[in-house]
Formats: sequence, structure tokens, C-alpha cells
Amino acid sequence: MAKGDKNVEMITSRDVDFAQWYTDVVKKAGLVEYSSVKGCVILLPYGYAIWEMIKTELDARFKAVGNENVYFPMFIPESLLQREKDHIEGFAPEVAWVTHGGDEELEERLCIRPTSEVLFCEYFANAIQSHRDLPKKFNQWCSVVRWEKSTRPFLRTREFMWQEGHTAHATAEEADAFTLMMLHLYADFAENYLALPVLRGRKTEKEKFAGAKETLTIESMMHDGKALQTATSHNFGSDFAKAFDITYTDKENKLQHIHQTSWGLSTRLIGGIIMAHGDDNGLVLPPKIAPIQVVIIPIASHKEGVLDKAYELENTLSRHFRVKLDVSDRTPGWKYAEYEMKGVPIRLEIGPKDIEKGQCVLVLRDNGEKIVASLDNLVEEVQMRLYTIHKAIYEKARKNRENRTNTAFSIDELREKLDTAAGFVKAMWCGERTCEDAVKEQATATSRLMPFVSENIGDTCFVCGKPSDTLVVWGRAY
RNA sequence: CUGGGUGUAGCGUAGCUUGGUAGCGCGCCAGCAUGGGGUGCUGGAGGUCGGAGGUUCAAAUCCUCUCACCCAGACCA
Repeated sequence: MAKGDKNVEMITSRDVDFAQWYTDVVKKAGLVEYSSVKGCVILLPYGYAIWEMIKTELDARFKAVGNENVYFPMFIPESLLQREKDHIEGFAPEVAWVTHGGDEELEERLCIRPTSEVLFCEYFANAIQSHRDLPKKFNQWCSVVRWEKSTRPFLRTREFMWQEGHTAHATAEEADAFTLMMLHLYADFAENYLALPVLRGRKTEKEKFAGAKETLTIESMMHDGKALQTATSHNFGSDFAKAFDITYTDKENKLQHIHQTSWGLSTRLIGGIIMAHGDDNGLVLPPKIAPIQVVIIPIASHKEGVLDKAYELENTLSRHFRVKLDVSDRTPGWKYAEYEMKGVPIRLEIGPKDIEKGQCVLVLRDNGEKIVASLDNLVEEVQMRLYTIHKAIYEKARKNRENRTNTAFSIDELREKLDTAAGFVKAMWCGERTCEDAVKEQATATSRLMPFVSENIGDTCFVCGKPSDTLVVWGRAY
């Protein structure tokens, strides 16, 4: 490699220090900038563009299953937040409070929403009277605040952007089905759009959302073997409905509590994309969400005909892909490194020699492969390459997960597996909280999920030895 | 919140022990050449050393206080 001997700022290798690598990539790819507000970052154009790509696709998918967008206030009165006991206990420690408006002290302090369940509940209590008012399927795109002690861009910031869906249903069956459907919607999005393989399953009692009857989750594995919760879908049953007195009159004229769900996905997912697909040259973006899918680099652009050809290619390709033509006076080498850092899936080089031969050079971001492509069927070629890149990076991430997934039959074994190989460890669990706590204490691991698709690896709890038929995937998480 | 560390130009840093008024690399600006993996040469601009106070003829350097950030824990999407 020619690079390295120059005075070039390089990113830290993933294998040397994964955390540092992550920070380097996030900054050098131009995704975020730190601000003077502790724990909060500035989302720069390129980082925000990725979020917009995610948002646009998800929003369409939400609407396709009947959800409608709304916007609720960012402040929640303290008394309202306290209506559901488990909920407030779960969130109280990390809530930010507003105590003054101007120079006036507020009679009741307001929290800045850490999540909006209680506001939606209050609204539902008023708006829902009859079975004819159901279901209600709301979603909002907003930011929320959780006062974390330590922060990292995308993975944990005090303010972060997300979407939160809140739905109200007449029956438990309908709410159950909707919770599951939204989880599968997220999973499909992650796998087919972000090339991020996920495990689907349920959270344990200990790990579920504060106030939920059941939390469904998709979990993915990062390059370093750590787990990242990618999205969650909660089933509230009627617990919030009871606390907020949300009732409707059914067809038999009987008063019933509604059944609710909520589901969310945040900008944290961008951190997941970075850590799952990125390499030592920077980001590797899944083609479907890459703000730039093809970057065109003219070579020797002062030479006769080069720029004309480059503009012509930009024109043609723009009809089908998101394309950027870089005509700046940076050298080609600089541009190569720059767009690799930014994770652009395909680089197209066009120079005098190519034009003579009626061809161009395509370079694939995921494996560095160089392809000499004819200009005659370029659109088809690019289309095909984008598709294969998606498949390749999905497969790579899936293999990493397979290679780092083990089974364990004792806490010691689980700890050893995590210490050496990192990753996921499957083990049977009796369902007791004390056993789960023991794992956390002795192996610093948490239960990630109880997969929908179980496997028969034993019939006794790996901690206490009691009979068990529950398989749990354990890991260390971001 | 507990333990450790660091603050000097946009970024990375030297200088601090033995006080004398700041040096280098990257980046930035201009020009010329170059252009298929961070291109070369020439010429420029940019800091008063996190903040406050103190000692001194004199403080980036010594003393006191303070703020911020980073790393490892605990807490978390």
C-alpha cells in the first residue's frame, strides 16, 4: 500500500482500537461534529442525509400499514409522567426538567420527553369513546432527551432523533398482532434495506420497556462482536389504558379498556450501520441508503473531452441513481480516499484512455474490486453491481455473526466465550431473575433476546440447573 | 457519580523540570507545474498558550481555585 508513508491523517484500524476507529470514521466521513453542548452533537449534511434516507423509506412503510403521522408536545407535566408507576420508575433517573419559563418559576415542572407514551395516553383517553374510534395508529418523528452520563455519537447522545409509533386497538389479539407486525417491518427494513442481518425475539422481564407487557426486539451484531438493539416493538396490553382510564364502548354496549402498542427506531441505527459494515478505509454504506450511490471522478479533466464525457455520464446515471460528479481541483487519489471514507458504494473513473476505448473503470467499495465497464450498458452494469454489493455486505455481516455465536452450559463458559470470541452466546435459562442477575454480575453480559425461532440445545438452566425450555441469546451490548 | 489523564492556531503537537513573551506537521489562501491511489515547488494568513486570581521586573512555564473534555467502571436506545 502506497498510503501510510505520506503525512496523511489515517483512521485508527478497527483491530487496534474499535472505539477509536468508530470516532475517527464518524468525524472524517463528515457525519457529525461535536458541539459545545455536552452530550449532544451536530448532525452534518452527510450524516443527516443518511437519516433522511432511512426516514423516507420507513415513513412510507409505516403509512402502508395504516399509520398516520402526528406531532405531540416536547414537554410533559410531572404529574402526567407519574400516572403509570413502572414507566416513571424506568425513566425518572434520566429525565431533564424545565423549572422556569422566562424569570417565572413554574407551578409544576415539565420534563422534556424521554418518550411520549403518557402524552399519547392522555390524548387517547379523550379521543376514544366508541369501538368506531379504533384503531388509532399514530407515529411521530421527533427528538427526545435522556440525560445519559456518558455519550458517543449516534450510539448514545443526550438528545437523539427517532420515530415513535403509538397505537390503540380494540382487542388484545389485534394489539398482539400489530406489535409483531411492526417488529417484522423493522426486521425486513434492516435486512433488505440496510443489509443488516438481525435476530428477532422477545426481551426478558428484566430487559423489557418500562411499563410494557412485552417487548419485541431485533438485535444485530457489530464487527467487534458486541450487540446493538436495532429497533423495538412494545405491547402494552391494557396496563397504560388502566392507569390512564382509556376505555371505549364495544358493539355489545360494554365498557372495555383499549390495548396499546408502541415501537421505535432511532438515529442510533446509523451507528449500527457504521459498526456493522465499515472497514479500515472508512464507512461502507448499504447501496439503498447511500446518499451518493455512484461518485464520478474525472481523470486529467483539463484534457480535451474528459469533462464533457463526465457530465454526460452524470446525466445518464442520474436518471437511475443518486450520483455525484466531483469536478473539484483535488487530485484523483485524494478523491478516492475521500469517497471511500464516506462509504460511497461505487466509484466511476473516467479519463482520456477510457474515452478512447469507450469504457470507464468502476471500483466497488466493499471489496475494492476494479471493473472495466463498457459505456454502452453502464446503467445495467451499475444496477447489477449495487445489488451485489448489498448482498455481499449482508452476507459478510451474517458470517461474522455466525462465527461469533457460541453455546454455553455454565456462567464460566459463557464468560470465557465472550472474553475470547465476543459475540452472542446461546444458553438455556429457567426464567428466574436471580439467574439473569448472576450472569450480569459474573460475566458482565445481558440477555439480548429470546429468539422467536428456538433451538434444542438442552433442557436445564445454565445457571441454576433447574428444568428450562427457554433459549436466551446473551451478549455484551452498546 | 468513583478512579486515572489531558487542555498551546481548524486538527495533531514541541516548549513547562532549570520563568525572558511561542516552534513544527497537517489543513487553509495565492501562483505555477501536475493529474489512473491522499501530487510537487514557491509565497502567504492564522495562536498569545481552557478560565480566574496570585508570586515576579518578567508566567505557556511556579502556586491556588475553577471549567471543560477524554479513558476505565456504574447507568442506559
